This record gives sequence, C-alpha cells and structure tokens, in this order.
Amino acid sequence: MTQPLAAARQAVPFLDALPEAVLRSAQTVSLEPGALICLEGDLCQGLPIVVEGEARVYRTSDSGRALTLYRIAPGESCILTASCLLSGRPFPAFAEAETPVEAVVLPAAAFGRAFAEAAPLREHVFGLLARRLGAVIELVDAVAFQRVDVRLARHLAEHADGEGRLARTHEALAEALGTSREVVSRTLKEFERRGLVALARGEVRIREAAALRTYGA
Amino acid sequence: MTQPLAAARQAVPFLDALPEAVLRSAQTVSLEPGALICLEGDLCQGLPIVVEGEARVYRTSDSGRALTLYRIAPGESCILTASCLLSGRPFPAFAEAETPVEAVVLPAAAFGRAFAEAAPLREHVFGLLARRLGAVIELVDAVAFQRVDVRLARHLAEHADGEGRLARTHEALAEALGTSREVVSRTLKEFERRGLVALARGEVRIREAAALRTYGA
DNA sequence: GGCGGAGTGTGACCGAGGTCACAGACATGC
DNA sequence: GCATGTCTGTGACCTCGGTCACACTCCGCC
Repeated sequence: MTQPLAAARQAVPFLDALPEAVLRSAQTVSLEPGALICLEGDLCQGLPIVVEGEARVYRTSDSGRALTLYRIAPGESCILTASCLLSGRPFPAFAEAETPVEAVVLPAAAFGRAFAEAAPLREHVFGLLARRLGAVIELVDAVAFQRVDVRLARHLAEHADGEGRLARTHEALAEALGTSREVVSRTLKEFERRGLVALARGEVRIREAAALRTYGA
Repeated sequence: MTQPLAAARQAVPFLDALPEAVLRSAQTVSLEPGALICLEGDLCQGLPIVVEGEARVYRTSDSGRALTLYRIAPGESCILTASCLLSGRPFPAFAEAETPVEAVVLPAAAFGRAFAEAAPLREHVFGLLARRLGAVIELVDAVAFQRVDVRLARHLAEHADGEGRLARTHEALAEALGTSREVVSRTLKEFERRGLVALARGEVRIREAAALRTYGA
C-alpha cells in the first residue's frame, strides 16, 4: 500500500499536505477500462483521486443514449463524489474508467476531516469544482444551441493526439456527444468527402485541424 | 450604507462571520427588473450576494434564443462570479435581475481575503457551487434527452406559486427553456385542451399539478 | 479456410420542433 | 373613441437528427 501511495504523491502534490492519519487510511485501486467507478444513485463511500489513466462521467437517457459530461485526468478527483460526500446526496451520473486507471481513494470520514483541516485539499476541490461548472455550462450551451456536425468537428479537433489521430469507434464518439452511431457515421463521411479527415476502422485521422476547429462558424 | 447592511445581515447569516474590514468595504446596490448584473466576457469586480429578489443566469445563442442555467435566490451569491474572481476567467454567461433586487457586493480584493480567512464564507461558496453543478447537470440531461413538452410541464409545476399561478408570458417561458415562443404557445394550448392548465394573458394557472409533474413519464 | 462478432456505410422514413407569416385579442394612453 | 404596442393562437413549411433495416468489411479465432 505504501509503495503505490508514494507514486501517487508524485502525481498529486496536495496529498503531501494531508494529515498523516488521513493518508494512512487511503486505499489505492486499479481499474480496467470500462470499470464503473460510481453509479447513478450511489451513496459514495470515498473520494477517488486519479493518479494515472482517464475516466469519464456521463449521463444516460432511458432510450439508451449516453452523453459525456466531462473527463477526469490524472491529478484530478471525481468532484461530483466530493460534492455528494459533503452534501449526502446520491451520485447523479455514471463514472467509468476509459483507460486503465490507478487511483487513490480517501474514505468518506477521512475526506471530511481532511477537508476541514487541510487548505491545499480545499483549494484543489474548490478549483476543480469551479472548472467543472464552467465546462458543464459550455456543454449545456453546445447541446442546446449547436448542431451535431459542429460539435463533432470541435470534438475531433480537441481530442486528437499530437499526430492528429483519434482512436475511437463511431459508437464511442456518439456516446461522447449524446447522439447515435448512425449520425456520427454520416457526419464523418461528409467530413471525409470534404477532405477534413481520413477514416479507418476504429480511427479518425485529422487532415484539416483548423477547418474543423472553426467548422460552422 | 450601514442601514441596508444591517438588513442584509439578517438575510445572509454568514456575513456576520466576515472580518470587520471586509464588511466595511461592502457596497449595497438596488437593481430594477431586467438590469444586467454580469455580462458574458466580463472580468468581475466583486461578488454580489442577493439579499432580496431573484436573479437568473442564462446563456444566449447567436440566433437570439436564451436558456436559463439557474436562478439566484435571496441569501445566495452569484457563484460563477466567485469562481471567476478566484480563477481570473471572464464571466461565461449573463446574469440579470428578474424582480427588483437588493444585493451586497464584496469587492474582489475583500472577497479574496475573506475567502482565505473565513470558514463560513468558504462553506457557503463551496456548498452553493456543488448545488449549482448538480443543477446544471440536470439541465444538460433535460436539454439533451427530454422533449420540450415534458420540460415545460415540469417547469410549470415547479415554478407555480401557492395558488398554482404563474405570472409569465409565453416569451419568458421560452427563454427559461431555451426554445421559441411559438413552441411554448402551441404546447400550452395543448395542455389547456387536456385540462391541465388554464391560460390567460400573461398568466398560466395550474389545474392538474400532479399530472404536470409526471407528464410524459 | 470459414465463422462470428465488431465496426462501418447508407437509404428510407418520420417526428420534434424551429421559423415565417399572419390574425386576433387585450391593454394603455391619448 | 382610436391608436399603438404587447401578447397569444395557428397554419404552413422545412430541417435536423433519431430510428430501422440492411449490406458489407475487417479482423481474430477455431
């Protein structure tokens, strides 16, 4: 337990500022891609802080569609969980690992104590909460006012790696945007016809990043 | 200045816990309905805390539609402003008074100091931030997955006063939901045909609150 | 090699809801 | 009264995007 914790302290600086007793109660966990971290309606048992890998938080509709609210990067925690812990509400979404994830979990009681005592933890939580609110507001705007082709174009431009590649299936892109697979396939094909992207099985390659970023504007 | 401040302290208990110097720098302001509190892109100058009246925070599309993100009730502050102050970002929406509003404004510098020193202020800000995030997540879900008739029905049920009245024009309802006036008029008329509401100029009266709340479910 | 599952491409269809264009109804002030 | 502005009702129309139904392709595996 102390071995992975040491690694975690590298990735998550504010852990060092926590009281020793809190740190001792922390657990580390490893998750496979697709593993669920929190379920809608859960009463959270502890605060997970991602050390490595990436997770996403999403909502689902009863017709089976899904929509990603935001992603959790290394060094970030599941801020919705923190807010649930402090307010006693059930978790209002789903959180799942997208890649293999290593995380540190502070048990609820320890988190409560640490939150009262350690200013760096409060700053982390507060800052993250503020950023998430901003991100979700942008998402509301996109869902309410923007067409899916525009949203898809931006999504591609934002999530491509250094070489302009994006290893996602159309299905996965549809879940990120809250639409259906067919709509994504249609739209991507149209992008390809216009020379903006190149398509391969399980992969999108960006040809005109700038055009995608400003698509529809 | 001290007179209205005294009243404010009644309505906003955590003010009492602030350092004396911070309180002295606070201003009180009165706003007419429709007055804009913050504009999109603003660099906020201070944190407004609503003492009386109600304000709404909304986004607009370039085609002129609007969508309410949430409302600010007495005792609450414009949490987006707090987050902008602490992060230095521009305000990402519009905030305007819906009724006449009395507010206390903590200048940015005083807010920064008070936030570091006064635990009750931190708790207020943190709790409000967490609730707003939850509310906006519900909004994303509604906009992405629910039909406007369902959203309108719930909106009516939630916002009616004790006698089941709601003094709003169809235009105002459209702005709350992010749709157009015609769609609201059509849908309300359909509700009236089904006996769920009674319509009058500038007013909706609820006849079947329960049916509206569970509409479409 | 053949099978099966995952991923993709596409046409057909349709419903929700956004937009336009009016026509009335109501309210207010002159 | 009349005039003017605000609010509401409604039909016509069209577009976006969700759904259904398939066919086809790629890949790994037995």
